[in-house]
Amino acid sequence: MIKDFCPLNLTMNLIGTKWKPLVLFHLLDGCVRSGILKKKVPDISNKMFTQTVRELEKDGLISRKVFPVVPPKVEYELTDRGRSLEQILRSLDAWGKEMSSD
Amino acid sequence: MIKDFCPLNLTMNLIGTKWKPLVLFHLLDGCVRSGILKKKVPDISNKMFTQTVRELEKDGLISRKVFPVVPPKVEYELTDRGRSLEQILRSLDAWGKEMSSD
DNA sequence: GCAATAAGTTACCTAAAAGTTATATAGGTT
DNA sequence: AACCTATATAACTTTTAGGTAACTTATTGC
Repeated sequence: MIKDFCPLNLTMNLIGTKWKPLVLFHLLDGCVRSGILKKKVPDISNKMFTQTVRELEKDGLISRKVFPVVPPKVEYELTDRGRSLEQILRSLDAWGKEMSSD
Repeated sequence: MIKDFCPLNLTMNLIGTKWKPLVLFHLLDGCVRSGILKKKVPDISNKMFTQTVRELEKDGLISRKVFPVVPPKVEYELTDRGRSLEQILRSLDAWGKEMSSD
């Protein structure tokens, strides 16, 4: 009865961190180059950015495309699974907007 | 242009932790006694539970009702602001359910 | 032949999050 | 009079998150 497992746990394990929703949100616009994406996320450090996109990739929420050029060129894009979060991400953003107007 | 502030940041500051969405989710059913609520959240420690509900209360997402009896009796309930997260919380849960079936 | 470039990686360190254990409370039940 | 109860709080430790700075690469442009 009590302590029943709820799928929300799974969701939180996948995207329940400070940075992941922000990175995903900024990918909603489409394919973005690494450096651009990083700059869109306020105050994320080099290390956390890399770590975050690596985990999102591992979990199949984004894809990473590497171009074998110098200097390096890398692009990130939402996968289908990642895109399935669109409505939720936009709702979270909209909710924050409401809060700030109250 | 870049590093533009997005309201999602606000949202993440309010509920972007491991436990907060889970606590809020289990309050969707209505007013719940402290001990019951705690047991509904899998594996949350005593300390994190207290800390989490304190912050949610401070941010006006839940209310705390204390009954002056011994042993203590405390009930938690969503505020209007907390209830405004219902659709999002249910979406997050539903998303986790989809993931586990793939 | 030297600097600048984009996208990292590595090593090191600090700060924040979280867990663990012990303790308080005061009335009712044994 | 000792014990149980529910809801915490406090002190302490461990774990994880996060930050900083230095380094790598190979080509282009000076």
